[in-house]
Amino acid sequence: MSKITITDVARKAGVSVSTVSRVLNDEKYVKAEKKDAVLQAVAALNYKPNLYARSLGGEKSFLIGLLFDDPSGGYLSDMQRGAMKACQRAGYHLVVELFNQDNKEGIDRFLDTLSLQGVILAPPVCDNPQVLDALAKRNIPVVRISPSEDYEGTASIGIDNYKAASILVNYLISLGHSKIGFIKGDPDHADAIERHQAFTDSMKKHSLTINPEWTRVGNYTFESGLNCAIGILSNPDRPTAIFASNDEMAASVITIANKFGIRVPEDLSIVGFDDLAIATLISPSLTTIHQPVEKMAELAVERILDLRNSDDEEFYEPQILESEFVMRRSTTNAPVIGSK
Amino acid sequence: MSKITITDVARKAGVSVSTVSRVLNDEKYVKAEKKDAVLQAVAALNYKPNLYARSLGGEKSFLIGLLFDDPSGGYLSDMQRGAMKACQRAGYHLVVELFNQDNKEGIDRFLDTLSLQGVILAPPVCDNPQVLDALAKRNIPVVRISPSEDYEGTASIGIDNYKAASILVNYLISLGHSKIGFIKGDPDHADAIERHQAFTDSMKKHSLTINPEWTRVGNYTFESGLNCAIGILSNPDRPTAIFASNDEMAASVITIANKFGIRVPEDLSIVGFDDLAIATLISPSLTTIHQPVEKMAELAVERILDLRNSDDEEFYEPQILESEFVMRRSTTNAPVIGSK
DNA sequence: AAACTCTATGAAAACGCTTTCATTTATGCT
DNA sequence: AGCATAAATGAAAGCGTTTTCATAGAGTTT
Repeated sequence: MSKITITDVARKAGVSVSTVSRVLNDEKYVKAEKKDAVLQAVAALNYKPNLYARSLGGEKSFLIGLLFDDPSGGYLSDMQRGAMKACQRAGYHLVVELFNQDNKEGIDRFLDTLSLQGVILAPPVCDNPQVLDALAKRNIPVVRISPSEDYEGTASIGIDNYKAASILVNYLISLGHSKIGFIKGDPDHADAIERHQAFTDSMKKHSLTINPEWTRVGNYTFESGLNCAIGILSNPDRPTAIFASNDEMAASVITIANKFGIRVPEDLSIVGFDDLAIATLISPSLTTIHQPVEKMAELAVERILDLRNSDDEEFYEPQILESEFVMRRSTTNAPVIGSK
Repeated sequence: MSKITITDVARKAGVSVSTVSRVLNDEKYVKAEKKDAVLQAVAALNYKPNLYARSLGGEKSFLIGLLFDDPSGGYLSDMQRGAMKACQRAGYHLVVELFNQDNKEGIDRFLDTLSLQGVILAPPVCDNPQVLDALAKRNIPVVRISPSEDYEGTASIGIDNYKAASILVNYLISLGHSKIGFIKGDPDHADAIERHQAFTDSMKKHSLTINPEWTRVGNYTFESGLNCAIGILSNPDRPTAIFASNDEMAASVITIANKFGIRVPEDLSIVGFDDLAIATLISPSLTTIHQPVEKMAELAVERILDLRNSDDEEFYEPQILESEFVMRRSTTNAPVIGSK
């Protein structure tokens, strides 16, 4: 079967090409009966409009970009799933691209040749000024997922890190823990700072002292977590709970605890953050905070699409979603002092 | 700055539009000097050809599709990275799409409106006859990654599961293990069958008996692995090593072993398969087989692009890559009988 | 040196839509 | 009833490329 074009549909429906186009784009000023006729013809011929022609003629592109540094982060699959679903619903498609420091060329082409409807930025590239500038210059709508910093003229979707971290700390305290260690994330990320701030504030609020020996700075990787955990746990005086700023580092703590013969959670409670896949693959499973990344990406796509109709200023309003506290097996009551 | 078109370039270079197009597409029959002039003009104007116009005019599309069922599998991020890199190098872009059983509509549109240069199919959707038929009907080049079954008229890239599994088993045997358990993957997948076959063959070759009590069938998920591990390890007579058909199920075995107070690897050696992220996040880290998924995806893209030039029949030749045996901490010599 | 075959180039016709512009037909208001 | 305005429609002009077609010049072969 040869390609079916809009002309075929027009002929079959007994209207002009323009009318068919109008129906396809859901414009007003089309009589209901003609609209029906067109729709019927479309269905009968199984007509699929050519995306390239549509893009070339009009100014939409039906493509949304998703840009990331490194696709290995566990949350990315969730994010991407959300974005794909939302695109699918709207008849759009998701083009993914890797940001390489060394391949500035690639992303230029990505932005210049594709004339994307909008771009979604995953962390940590969502905070890369180079990328943000490139987008700003081209005037492409941008939605940033879980950004660390603010950036003029972009939309953002995230959670309240401070609040979520506070919940974790308060939970540990409610279990009777008073000797609590903390492993900080990459200090370049605002979220790491917020989580840390929540920790110190909550401790202070409960009049608990923070032992500097039990506070270490990692960079969100498993390896960095190992060092932090060793540093904290090789102390003769050990905390009874550790707040790791993400799940990977929490996994490191479990690994080291095992190695040191420290039982988790009986001797040591551990909380993570993010609820990545490891959180349930590891033993014991992690008490952590679940970020609705899939939802975030869905919303990101929707915001870009909404922009088409109502190019409101509200697009730029940062959006904060609720995170979810997930209680699993890595936490329990503080061991009773001097017991056993 | 207003959009720069091919006409601008032509004017600047003092040639016709056709010539510019020829240079852009690297066609022959263009004098070196003119070609230089064009290239220079392109650089000077920072001209980026409009992808939609190119696609509409010609028959290429500069887009390659990547289709998967479920983006949560750990290997997907690697795969996608490989595909993105290869696309970037070639000036192509990667469009990702989720295959939903319930959203047949979505993939139809994916295939019909985008006129993709080719489609890469990740497992397990690479074995979905519905999808394969849809692609065949549209005559779109298909490359399948790690497929289970053969399918006429598609290219495929995979590893030799039998060989890789044999290496694992032989390694365990070489460590002195003779009591080896096996957790099979989803029996619907050919790779699960091949890995199992390698196990039985290797055992037989070394005159070792296979204890049916120690052989369980899972479905590649962590949960299914838990049940299998419990089944095997609650036996009074326990194996000293277990071959889990993938890393997730190997992780389950470690979890259960911990719970049962069985030391890994001192009392029980464990091997996995795939070398997903968990393999190194878990403690002890897993001895396993690394599949070069990233490489596979790169090759997949390249094969699709090659097809443009030399539309050879060799495209359909299945491609088998070398896998890599990765020795980590989850395996050690078999415990000496009656020792301690 | 006539008759061919390549090589090189530009003009103009597609490609399949959207959008502007002009025109006709309906509706609302005095 | 008459005029202004809004609704509905089609013809035709883009959109920015690629590709076909036509043509001219440069080598080759007889």
